[in-house]
Amino acid sequence: MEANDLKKAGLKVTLPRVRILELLEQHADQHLSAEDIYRLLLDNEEDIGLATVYRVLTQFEAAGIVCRHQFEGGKAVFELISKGEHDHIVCVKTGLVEEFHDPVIFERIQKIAEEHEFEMTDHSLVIFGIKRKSKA
Amino acid sequence: MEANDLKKAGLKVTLPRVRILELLEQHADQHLSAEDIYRLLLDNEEDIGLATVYRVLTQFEAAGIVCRHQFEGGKAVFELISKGEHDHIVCVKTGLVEEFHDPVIFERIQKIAEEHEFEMTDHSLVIFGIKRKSKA
DNA sequence: ATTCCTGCAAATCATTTGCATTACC
DNA sequence: GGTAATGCAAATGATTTGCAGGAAT
Repeated sequence: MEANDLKKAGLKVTLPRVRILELLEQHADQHLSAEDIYRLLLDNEEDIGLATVYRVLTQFEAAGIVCRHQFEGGKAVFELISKGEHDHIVCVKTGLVEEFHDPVIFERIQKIAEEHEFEMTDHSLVIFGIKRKSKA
Repeated sequence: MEANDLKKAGLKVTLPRVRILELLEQHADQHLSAEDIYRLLLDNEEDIGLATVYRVLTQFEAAGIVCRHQFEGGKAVFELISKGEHDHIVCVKTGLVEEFHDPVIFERIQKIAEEHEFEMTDHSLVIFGIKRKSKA
């Protein structure tokens, strides 16, 4: 019951919010843009406006439910935070996104923040490249 | 003589391009947005349109003269590439940007790209945080 | 002279916002 | 029933583009 997640976040349980949360869970392996979500909702016969999708996503971000990435090419993409801390490696040809987590890098990042006298709040690491064809 | 840099990049040596390149060199310690550059040009009595600034910056990026960052908050910022590889740590309160280079991180990044079978072309690492007041 | 470049204004794209209506508790 | 959320359309902000006139080789 994800209605509880919404309540806990101080958000009224409304149809748009529930549907969007469901979609994010169903597509937990992907990184969806506001427009992607809007299209998926339309496909599901849901009559939810694009503006609402943006509003809900922004609220979810503030509530710590999703996190927003900028990657490249205009549109921001979103994913559930519940998946845990990780960074991304994206293919500049296909747009394919894979995830990774490297403790060594994370440790160094903390150290660097420390050295620069920053209270670290967050970080963003994206590796760009071209995925090699797997030699079948 | 930066005119040569332009010629080498296959770009005709024109006043806007020279002026913008000069500005970037004069402000090599900063990260300027297209609008910042436009304003600086106006201050210098140069009559150069904002559209041209965008066009020139895009060409410079394609030519490998500058690199574009997205940091946070709408506008992209640019800096000369000649300064060498480095990443950024930015203060979410003040917008202050500092730079760093960490060989350990870089090495790990290469390794991760390798593990994921990516031909790495680039990476982006930004640490966000709040700069501590230096205790004077 | 020819081709590439520029300035301006209008166009585009992603995202946000005002406001009347509607849905939750 | 009252307040907060939604949908639509219009507004915004950053960046791009079409086109007529101008500069560089």
